[in-house]
Amino acid sequence: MARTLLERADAIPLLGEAFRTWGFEGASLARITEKTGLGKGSLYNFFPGGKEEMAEAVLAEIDGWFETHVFTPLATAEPKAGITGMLAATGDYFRSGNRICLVGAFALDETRSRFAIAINSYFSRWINALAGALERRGHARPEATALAEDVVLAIQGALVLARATDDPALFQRTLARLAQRLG
Amino acid sequence: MARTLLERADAIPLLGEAFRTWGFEGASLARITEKTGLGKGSLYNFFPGGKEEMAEAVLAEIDGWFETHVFTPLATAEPKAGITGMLAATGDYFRSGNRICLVGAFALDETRSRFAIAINSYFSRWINALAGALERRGHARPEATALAEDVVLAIQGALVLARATDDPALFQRTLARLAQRLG
DNA sequence: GTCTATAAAGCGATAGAC
DNA sequence: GTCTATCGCTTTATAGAC
Repeated sequence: MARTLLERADAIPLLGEAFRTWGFEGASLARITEKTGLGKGSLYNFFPGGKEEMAEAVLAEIDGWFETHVFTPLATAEPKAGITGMLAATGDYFRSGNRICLVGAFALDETRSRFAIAINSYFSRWINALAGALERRGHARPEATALAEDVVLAIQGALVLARATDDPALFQRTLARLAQRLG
Repeated sequence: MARTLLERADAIPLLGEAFRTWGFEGASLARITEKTGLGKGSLYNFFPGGKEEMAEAVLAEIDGWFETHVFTPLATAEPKAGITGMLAATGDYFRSGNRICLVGAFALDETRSRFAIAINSYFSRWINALAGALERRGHARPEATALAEDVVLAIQGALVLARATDDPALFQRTLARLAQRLG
């Protein structure tokens, strides 16, 4: 069934890379074409809504990945395993600190207004899923929520600092510290 | 001596607002003109190097502000006062969570390559100044460095999450938690 | 389904009048 | 020092050939 060189689904991770590299505004169709190998014809065939639809598809795929590998395990697995799995999945997804969080990046400037619901939902569900697991581990409600917030923001902050100081190891150190704190 | 409606120095905070709102790529000269009230003639008179020089001026001003209000107090004041002052200054500067960190935002995409030295220096000096104060408070070297990293990344992460979830109070809660942790 | 050509608008930057 | 007009280029998006 592979009628095209690249299926729509195959293009989405490459689109994500383009947006991560250049930001939403900076990711021009020329750069997207270069990164994906898809001409404008193919791109508009797959994503009639243009750049905005491409970014929506990327955010939806990210959301799905975290739903599968992070949020659902946190909600359904044994809490300790869910939390350990979250840290491992997070380390993998962000390439041990070599990859930024696109959702966080989109949140910082006016790009946020285009995707506000997806952005808010991603972080809210992450924090809530983690807080739930912490409650099931015996933390009282307010402390569980506070700790969950603290963990998710530490991951985001570590990604910012790792990139800013060109030191991916800072992200890995942070994950290790979080593992201790949650252990 | 106020020969122009707006001096170069007065324009810089407005330029910072424009870059914070739209990002470096998204901040077009049209939007910058709108935000500052300065026409292209005045902008290129003040900043012959164009947008890049405008952003450099903004980063330099941010750097100077933190040098004065955060890094120097951390290095020279009594450690406890320096740390308390840092948290208060940080809360003020980031408007209690209503303002993002432009340096962190620039770090995330390819904008970083234009300003890599300024970005790296800002965060490195912040972490080092804080680690120094913590050492003088009695923390052993490695723990002081780890804690300083943890605090600065928590501030960055809180700014990302506060904006992503449209909840500035999250930033304020984080500062309060850091105050306890450092108290 | 993918290509090239093209449209219309916007971009950063410059020139020259005032 | 600030304005308007304009340059040359890039942008997103579309149209039409294949």
